[in-house]
Amino acid sequence: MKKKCDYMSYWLFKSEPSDYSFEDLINDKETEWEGIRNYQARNFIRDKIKIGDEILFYHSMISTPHVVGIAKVTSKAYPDFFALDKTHKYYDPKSSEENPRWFMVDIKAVRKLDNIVTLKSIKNNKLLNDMVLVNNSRLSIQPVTDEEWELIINMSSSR
DNA sequence: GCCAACGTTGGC
DNA sequence: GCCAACGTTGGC
Repeated sequence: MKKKCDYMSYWLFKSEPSDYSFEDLINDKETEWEGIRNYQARNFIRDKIKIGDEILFYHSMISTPHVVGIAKVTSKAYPDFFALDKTHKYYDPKSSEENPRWFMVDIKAVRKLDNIVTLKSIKNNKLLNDMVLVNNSRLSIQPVTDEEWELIINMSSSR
């Protein structure tokens, strides 16, 4: 498998399917990825994630956590305006319009994987031992290397 | 529901 | 700047 262009990057985004599933993204076609309230994840969004980057969409907080589909970044980072909304659960009094603390991007669905790739199968694959997913399970937005991407896509299509 | 692994907050 | 206490995430 060949990358579409040399400077694109791969990421993994987590979501609780009861909150927002890959099916929801397919139905919506495109969505705002709001609510990131972790500085490491924020820095990825603000500084690294670019239009055209591709995303492994991961379902967490379920009995069999898994990668379910591929999505793509469709916007540059912009301030997460939910942080300014006092009535919203993502409100953060320390963020302001002049000095936004949190950022978001838009993403769209690309395709569902032929087969899901479970966390268990990822953990069982020695070649994926260094994945952030394996070593820092709490990070909800994380970088994926070219090699990791290719392995997971292969795992999703083999049976 | 439990707990490990991180993050955040605030006193000093 | 350190660290204790608390909060959150997410796998199991």
